[in-house]
Amino acid sequence: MTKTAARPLTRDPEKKSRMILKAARKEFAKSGYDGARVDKIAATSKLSKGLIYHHFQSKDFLFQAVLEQLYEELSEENKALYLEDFEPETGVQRLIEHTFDYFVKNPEFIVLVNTENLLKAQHLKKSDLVGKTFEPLRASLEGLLLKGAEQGVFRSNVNSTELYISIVGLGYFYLSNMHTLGVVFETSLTSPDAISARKAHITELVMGYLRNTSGN
Amino acid sequence: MTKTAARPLTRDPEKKSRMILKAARKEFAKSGYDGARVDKIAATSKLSKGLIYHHFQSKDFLFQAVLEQLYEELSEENKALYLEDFEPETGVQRLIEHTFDYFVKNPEFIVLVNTENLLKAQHLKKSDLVGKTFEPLRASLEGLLLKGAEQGVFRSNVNSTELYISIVGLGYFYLSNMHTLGVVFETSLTSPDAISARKAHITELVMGYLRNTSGN
Amino acid sequence: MTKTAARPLTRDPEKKSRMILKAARKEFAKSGYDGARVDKIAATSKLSKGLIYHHFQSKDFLFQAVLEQLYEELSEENKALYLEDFEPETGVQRLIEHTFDYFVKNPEFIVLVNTENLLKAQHLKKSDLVGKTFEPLRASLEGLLLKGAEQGVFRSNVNSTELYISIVGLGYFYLSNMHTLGVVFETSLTSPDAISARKAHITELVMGYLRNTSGN
Amino acid sequence: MTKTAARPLTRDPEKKSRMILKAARKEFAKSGYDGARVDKIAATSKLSKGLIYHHFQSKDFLFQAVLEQLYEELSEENKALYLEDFEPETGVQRLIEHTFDYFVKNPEFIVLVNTENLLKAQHLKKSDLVGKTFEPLRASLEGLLLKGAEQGVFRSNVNSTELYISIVGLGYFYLSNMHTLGVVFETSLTSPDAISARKAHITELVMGYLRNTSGN
DNA sequence: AATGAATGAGTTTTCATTCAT
DNA sequence: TATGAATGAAAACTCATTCAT
Repeated sequence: MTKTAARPLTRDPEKKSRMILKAARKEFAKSGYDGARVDKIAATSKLSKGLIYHHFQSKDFLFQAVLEQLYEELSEENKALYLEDFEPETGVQRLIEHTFDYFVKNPEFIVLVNTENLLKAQHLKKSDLVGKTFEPLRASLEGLLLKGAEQGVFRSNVNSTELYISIVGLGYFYLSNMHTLGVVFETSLTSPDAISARKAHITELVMGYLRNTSGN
Repeated sequence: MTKTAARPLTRDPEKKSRMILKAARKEFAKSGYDGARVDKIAATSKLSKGLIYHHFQSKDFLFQAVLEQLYEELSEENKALYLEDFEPETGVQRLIEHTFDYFVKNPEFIVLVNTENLLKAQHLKKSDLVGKTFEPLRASLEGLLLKGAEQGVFRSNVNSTELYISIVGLGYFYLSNMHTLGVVFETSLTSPDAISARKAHITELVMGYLRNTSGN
Repeated sequence: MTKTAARPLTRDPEKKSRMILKAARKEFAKSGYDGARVDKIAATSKLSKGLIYHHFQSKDFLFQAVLEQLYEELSEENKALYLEDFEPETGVQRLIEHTFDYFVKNPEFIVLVNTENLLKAQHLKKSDLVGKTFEPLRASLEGLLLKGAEQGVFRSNVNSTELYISIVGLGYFYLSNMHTLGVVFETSLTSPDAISARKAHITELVMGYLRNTSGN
Repeated sequence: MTKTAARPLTRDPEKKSRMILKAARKEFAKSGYDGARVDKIAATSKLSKGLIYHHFQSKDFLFQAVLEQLYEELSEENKALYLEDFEPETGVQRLIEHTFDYFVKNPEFIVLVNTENLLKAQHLKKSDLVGKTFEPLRASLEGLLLKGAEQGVFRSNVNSTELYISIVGLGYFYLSNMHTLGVVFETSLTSPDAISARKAHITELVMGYLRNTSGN
């Protein structure tokens, strides 16, 4: 009978750690790195500031932990796509739609990643946990592109990294820059209809490009 | 020779206002809104903090002025494109390349716009000066798309607003997210070669899509 | 044909001086000495800050000028009472009522005098213009008291200075402390009815005291 | 001997809170609300500015706390008068003298209340702690007035609220306006003799009024 | 006489972090 | 582990006053 397995701890450091992380993600997503307040994170998590520092050492490490969790979740999600099991056209379309949907469902992702880019990825660079997050997906995409070219349904010589960045960027930019774009185009880009239309446009753009075999 | 034309003014409020704006743009671009320091702006411009407040009332209004100047410059630049004077394919390609080049040449633009999006465009919304900045360009693009479709060189029924957002986003996202993408792809995206390759990819993607007339 | 008498000056320093003084009185009355803003005075008077300093040297001297004008006005007002011309009872009642009415009609007086007391009368002490403002009135009151005692309608041996301070204080305190008294008594003391009642009470108190000749 | 009772606490938040309050009262009394400096309060209490804000949130709340303590003390003091136990004349005289003495012994009271009146009682109005501070005393006074009228030693139909305000005001005004009155009467009102004389005058005035039963 | 740009010392307030308990 | 009191350095902003024009 081991100590660790036994009693449901009333002092449960790991649970509290997760609560802090949850509150921190919310606060960093709402206000950016410099705008975020450790006091607010303590208040939201209903835990003390001292405990935050006990578990995470500093605001910087806390933000790093938030990013690590964020990329970890994305990585898990991507694993479940099984792109290899699909035909080229279905597979690529699945990737496009899933990518877009993921951003729509996880709006914090975009804000947090933008925040980290403002900071020149200084936290991500220090992280041992965040590695080639997109590599599996890029590899799968490359497989689909090659198979599609062989089958004559896709143009050939398409750089999979560039294309993957495009697939991500076409959705990410729209969602990330909604607020300013809304002002300079004087239309709301936030309605469900506008978002659906965007998704359709991205799919059409990428698939239309790939299917144009005259590019060979 | 009049008095006003002669003597180099020791008091030149407008010039000082511009100097403040220049220093502010640099500081906001470097550190974001919350990270920016009014003290730093004063030091950089070699003017007193009091004068900054005398001319701009608050950090918020100062940031708003920076954004207004930013969009004004973009607007001026876009005017000089004369897309209407070109054939459809050349015109669209010109737009794609110019847009990408503009972001490369003005890296502050992206950081500042991202910062404003983090703040949900609160400053831009308050601005009377920033209006439909992209409307002229969108209209020109629409003209090119219609003419191209008529001539049979472009597919038809392409939404010009969506396409324009895509043209912007494909470059913007790459440059804006370089730092994190560099980590998760473990390649440098900042080299001149990588940047040229990106520009070529975007052009190919958009033009490839448009030229695929089987989409009709 | 003298210079000074002739043309209606477009540059009219004295008029501007008066405008500054008027705006200053309003601002000091609203916010006290430390709370008052020279900028606000400039804005209200629609004149420049530089001009305020040109005419009044400093915030301190400006406040002193406001106080001098204030006491000058009170002095003028008091002259017009002609207490000596009245019978003792009528005269004293006239003084009581006039004093109270003056405070009601000039609410700025009380706030400004309180402000100066908070500053231990440092401006008034420096002033050459403000002298024995209340002396004529005190002397008149003394005359009435003596005559009244002789006639047997007033008690004798009443100290005119103390009584005068009481006559002033009974109204002044009520009006000056209305706000806090309103809270600790939980009634409004600001209504016209409440103010009339107060005036009646003061009159009754003082006259009732004086008429009680058994005090001799 | 328990742990809590023994050791002299190095961290004693409540004590520090009281020390801040004490220093704040002194500073606000010396300089008024706008003239008071949080820096000075920190220096006087030998505690950090941050701690002041930790305990009191803002300068406004700090001033409110000072006022609450002030009225609380007054309330405690008044409770100890037991006016009900005295005969009408003795009781009223006791009230008059005690009220005057209280102001003489607590000169900060007058300055702080004047300051709050300059601010239109904005802090007191927000306070839940400061209620009908004078109600018990007013009620006791009313009892004495009725009993005195019954016994034929006092005039009848005297409004207890008005009379109480008069009793307070006759002393308060003198002490509050000493500095300006000293200038306009060109006598010192601050000497112990002058103060005794004032107290005697107030007593004579109020008692003389009440005893004049011909007012019925 | 008149303006308002310009300053610098100071003012309230904030906040990441530390530390006693 | 856990709390929240405590700090100090720095943040945004203010304001009486001066000064060039």
